[in-house]
Parts: sequence; C-alpha cells; structure tokens
Amino acid sequence: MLPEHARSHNRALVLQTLYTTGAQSRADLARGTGLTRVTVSDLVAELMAEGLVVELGQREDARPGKPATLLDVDRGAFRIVGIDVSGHRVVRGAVLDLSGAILERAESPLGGATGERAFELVAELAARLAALATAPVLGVGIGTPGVVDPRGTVRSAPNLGWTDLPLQARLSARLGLPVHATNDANAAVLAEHGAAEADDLMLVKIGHGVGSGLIVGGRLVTGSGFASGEIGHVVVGTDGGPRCVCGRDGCLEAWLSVPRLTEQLDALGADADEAARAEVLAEAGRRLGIVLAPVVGALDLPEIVLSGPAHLLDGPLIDAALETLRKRTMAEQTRDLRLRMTAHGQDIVLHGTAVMVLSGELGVS
Amino acid sequence: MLPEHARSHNRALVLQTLYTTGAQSRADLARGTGLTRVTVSDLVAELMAEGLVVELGQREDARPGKPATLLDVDRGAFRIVGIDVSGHRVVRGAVLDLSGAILERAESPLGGATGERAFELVAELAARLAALATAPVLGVGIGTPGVVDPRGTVRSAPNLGWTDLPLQARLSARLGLPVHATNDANAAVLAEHGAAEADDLMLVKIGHGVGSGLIVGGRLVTGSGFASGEIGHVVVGTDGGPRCVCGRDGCLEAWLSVPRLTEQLDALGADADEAARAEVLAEAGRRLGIVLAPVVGALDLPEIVLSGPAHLLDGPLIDAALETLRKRTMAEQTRDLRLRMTAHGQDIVLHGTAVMVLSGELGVS
DNA sequence: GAAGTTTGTTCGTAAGCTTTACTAACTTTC
DNA sequence: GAAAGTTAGTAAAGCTTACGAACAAACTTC
Repeated sequence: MLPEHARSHNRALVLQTLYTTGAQSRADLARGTGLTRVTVSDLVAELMAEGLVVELGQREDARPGKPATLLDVDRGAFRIVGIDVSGHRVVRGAVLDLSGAILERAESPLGGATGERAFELVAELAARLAALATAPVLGVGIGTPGVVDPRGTVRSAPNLGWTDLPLQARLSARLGLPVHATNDANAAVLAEHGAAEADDLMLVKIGHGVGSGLIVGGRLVTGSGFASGEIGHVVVGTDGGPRCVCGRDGCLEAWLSVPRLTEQLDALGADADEAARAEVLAEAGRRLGIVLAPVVGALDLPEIVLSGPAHLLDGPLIDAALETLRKRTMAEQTRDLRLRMTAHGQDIVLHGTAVMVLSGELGVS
Repeated sequence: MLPEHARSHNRALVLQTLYTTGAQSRADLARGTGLTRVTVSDLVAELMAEGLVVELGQREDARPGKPATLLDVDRGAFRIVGIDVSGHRVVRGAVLDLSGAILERAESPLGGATGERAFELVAELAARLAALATAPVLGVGIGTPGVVDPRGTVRSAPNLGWTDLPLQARLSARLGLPVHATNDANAAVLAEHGAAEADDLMLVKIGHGVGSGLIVGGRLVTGSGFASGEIGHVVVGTDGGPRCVCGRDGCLEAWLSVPRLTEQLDALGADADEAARAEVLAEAGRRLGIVLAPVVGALDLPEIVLSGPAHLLDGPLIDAALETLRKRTMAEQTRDLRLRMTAHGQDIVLHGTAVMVLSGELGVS
C-alpha cells in the first residue's frame, strides 16, 4: 500500500460522493468525505483536468458567506459501450452516458453462430457502437452467459461454444479500449445494486435458463470456480419433477425456465381459465421459493430481485415464491424480505455492464 | 484515507506475512510484501518496540552475502482469552497464545442461568482467565449463540435470555481489555478459515441446534440483520418431516440436531443392528445435503466443514450428505467439493475467538 | 457600515515510502 | 589467499500526499 494508493482511493471517494449525491461544492465534499477542503480542492482540480468533473456556477440560494461553486460529475463527458450476449437469438448493444442512460442502441442477430464467429459478431457490434459515440469512450462492458473469470476470460459458455476464450483481452487489444467482461447474471445484479440501498442482494435471472447473481457485504460474489449463481440445475424438493435437459428430474430450470412455462401455459389451450394459468405460475413460484429458502437463511438476505418476462413472473409466480419463502424460513429473517421485479426491464444486463465499467475505470458505482 | 492508514495497512501486512510464513529475514519480508527493505526495516523496528516481533539470530545455512537476521512473531508475548458460551450446560473458557494454542482452561456451569446472571458468569470467567495469563492479554474473544451485531451487542439470544445486551462494551469496560464478540458459528468458521486455504468456506455447527457460519471472498458474512447462517429452521424437502420446536414440520434442526439423532438411535434399542443405525444417520445426512445444495450452487462453495459430535456426524451422515449434494447440483461445481469434519474438535469456538482477537487487534488472521 | 459566516486558496509542515548509496559479512572464483 | 560477486541491513535525500493555519473574497445580518 503506497501513498498513491491512498490518493486514488480518496480520488474515487470524492468522485463517488459527487456521483451519488449530485451537485455540491468543494466544502460540501470535504464534509461528506471527511477530507479537508484543501485536499478536496486538489483532487477536484485533478478530476476537472481529466474532464470528469465540471463547475456548474455559483449556488443560487441566499446564505451567509462566500457563495459556493457547485461541482458535478460531467455525465456527458464520456460514453460507455455495453454488450449483452445473454440473448438467445441476438446480441444487444448500447452506448450509454456516465449516468447509465442509453443513448444509442444496436443489435446483431446471432443466427446460431458459435465459437470464433460469435466472437466476431460481438467485436463488430462493439466497434460499431464505439464509432457511434459522440464523446470519448470510457470503456466497454460485456455480459455473457457462462463462467467468466476475473480477467474476463470465458472459461466455459456451452451455448456460444466458448471455452477459455480471453474475451476481455482480445477485445481490448482489438478496440484499443478498456474492456470488462462478466457473467450476465452478475452484470444484472450490479445494475440492480446501483439503485438498491442494501449491501446484500440476490438477482434471479429467468430466461431460456435460470441463473443468479449475488452481492454480499456490498461485493459481488464470484465463487471459488467463478461459477457463483448457478442455481438453474439445483434439484428442487424431494418429489421428483419434470425431466431437465441435464438429464435429472426436478432441476429449478425444468420448473421455471421461460420455454418451460410458456409450453405449460400453451398446453392449457388459448381458452384456459385464469385460475388454471395462475396455478401453473404459482407452482413455479413455489419451486423458486423452495430453492431460495436455504440461501436466504444462510446469507440473511434482505432482498431478492427477479429479472425476466414480467407477464410470466410478475403476479402469481412472485407472490407464491414469497409466500413459500416465508413459510420455509425463520419469521424474523423473512419478515422484512422483499421480493420484486427489476425496474430495468430488458436492459438490465446493459445497465449492469455500465456499472461494471464505471466501477472498474473510475471506482464509482 | 490518510497516510497513516496506509502505514497501518503495511504494518499489518508485514505482521501477517511473518505470522503465516514463519521465521524469515527483513529482506524476505520485503520480497514477500512488495515493500522495500527500508520500509520493512522501519516497520519491523516499530513491531519489535511493541514486543510483537523478535529477532531469532542469524540464519544458519551457507549462502553468499551477509547472513540474514531471522525474525518471527513472538507468539508467547501476549495472551488471548477466549470464551465459548455456545454450550448448553457450561461456559467454557481458555487462555491462548498468539499461535492459537490453548495454555489454560476453565469453565463455569451455566446451571440454567439467563439474563444478567448469565452475563455475570461470563464476566467472572473472563476475569479469572485474564488473571491466569502469564503475559499481557491482547484481548478477549467471545462466541455466543444468537444474533450479534458488529459492535458486539447481542441483539437476541433466546436460550440465554439476552436481548440487546451490549456484551462487548460492558465486558470491555469491566475488564479494561479489548473485547470482541460474535456468533458462535461465525467464530467457528473463523477458526476453520485460519487453517483453510480457500477464500470461500461454510461451517455447519451441529449441536443442540443447527447453525452455520460463512466466509465468502475471504470475508465473514454477517447478513443484513446480522443473522447469517441461520439454516436450522429452514424447511427441508417437500415431504413433511418431524415436528420442530418452532412449530413447523421438517426444519433442518428437526432432522439433524444432536438430541434428535440421539433420540432416534436410542429408539432403535441398544442391540440394534449397525445397518439400521447407519440408515438413521444417512437420512439425516441426505436432509443436510438437500438444504446445502442451493447454497453451494449459488455461492460456488468449494468446501463445507462440519462441527459437532464425530460419532454421529463422521460416517454415514457425512457420506450421505456429500452424495446428496453431488446428485442435486451441477457436476462441474461439486466435483471438487470437499465435505469434512473440523480438526478443531470441541475447541473450535475457542480457537475462533482467538482468530477474531488476532484479526481485530493486529490485523492478522 | 461593521461584524459574522462561508468558501476556496496559499503556504508551510508532518508522515510515509522510495531511490540511491553505503557498510558489513558472507561465498565463489581464479 | 586475494579479488570479485552477492546479500542484508541502514542512512540520507527526495517525492508524494494530506493536513493545519492563515487569508482573501464574497456574501448576510444587525
């Protein structure tokens, strides 16, 4: 630990405070961070020289003393390119500003591409988006299915045919930009964490498969083999269940994946009564609750967020899941448990990649 | 972040390296920590002045250059007092040295004491042990059942009748020593982590009740309500189960607690055949595996350690638990999963309190 | 208009780590 | 057996970083 590490820590602290609290003066920052006004002034000068922070002019309200000069993060000064490879049919991308707002969108049909061809599609989309940016690009974030190590190498992503693909390194060399890659569910939980107040959070991503991302103690859980969140192929309950693609009976994914739910609802017929449809969804919700109960108990989780098609998840499914969780854990722990849909909708992974880049490049989240 | 924070970080880094790697020279420390020899010399001088580090004399082996002066943590320079309140009938305590070895023991029968009387017993035992110490006491560590917040206030410990008891603050004022308090299962996992190589670890403590402690990313999981590890009252499976004291059917504790297992084995009669006894234990192990599977999947845990009576746990129970875990999670995750008994035996909480004091007072673990 | 308040800067200082340079003490080599 | 090479530890000087004290600027309040 060198003095310059302390410096960069303080720099990130100032930037973080400014980012989350919004426009304020150097003196406000000093009070907020615990540093002195002198130090804050120095750090702000550095941040202004880099174009990250701008002066907004004097504070308007009438107070004694010299009027304060308001500062803020220049949220338009840089762009972030985000890529979401978690879709089954398309690779989605976007240009975002530093506030995480999506400015431009682009996508490429995957068309069943795997291996090197899939990588090419991702690289081309990223380059196309970087060219669209009307401000310097801070970095590129990628959320991909599969097991991704901290260096951004995709250890294994069966659907894309990727094995030990150094996604981050190769893309960074090709684009000449900082690149950050992580698992799609991890990206999603980062997106949710950006807004959430809690330091412990689980995000369950339900799509073609079922995965999850976890934040514990304010930090993303990566797992010893970088394979955290893999709850899709955990067997639910002790009474069997539908056959899963992995060959076992009663995996969570066999109960809960979008194709499975859609198939079950379709089997009811178009004129099925609402109660029958609700029961299908409630049963899936109960299964989710059964799997989550031990995790909630062990981690004392205060909040779980679901991501996926709202017309399937938001309703009987989520209600049944919460009820099951309450029934199967200690009351004190789950009394205040929140289980809700994400507010990010389909863009959750894209927003998460932006959080990743902000955190990796600026120390801000 | 001030320069002196960097200093104390580096100080702890040097001490940690010396503590875990053992006797070595200043130059070795410099290589090991990445600091320069000058800085290491300075920090070592400070640590020697405090009596924490001593010179052992010159290195014996024949090498070119000036012979190195070996240093080591003076593991006898201080004592740690550890108290384990997790026992059902007695409060156990010990005096330990800095290596975690137990030098003296003492215990007090609890005799059903609760509330203020139970606190008195703990305080008296701690004072008695502190008086037994033949070197300055670095601090006092306490492991207690219940929910304990980071300040060492017992939010709730029903068995002891404690509610919002500021255990750490009151004991510290009374003894004039630094005190650290935590949940007994958390203390246990800290003890296990001291020896384990992994940064992710779960410890399941099976006694009168069932609890657990978790280390994720090298850090103890406290939980949003400081109630992490409470898996004893998570319902197992979807086929009912024995009635639990909490009123529900099929809680893990109702399957797995020591009283329950003992009762079941006793019911078989003294001349029961070995296979019948093994089946009782295996069924309990399967139930444990069912509850742990989602946790292992979500956290990608590499290792789970059991603490409790070896004659019950070590054998059919642990084998069945591992087999169930493998059957109910993805093969890639649990192929290398280790499930084993702790090597600390009955002293696991005492050892854990020592780790807590070492970590809290010296930044060493 | 004088007094008080708040902001932001200038200047000097203390802490902490580094680089450079040195001495001490050993082994290896010729 | 002397010179050369290597390693450990220390001393001095310098750089970075943050702080405190003091001050000017600009406002409100009385």
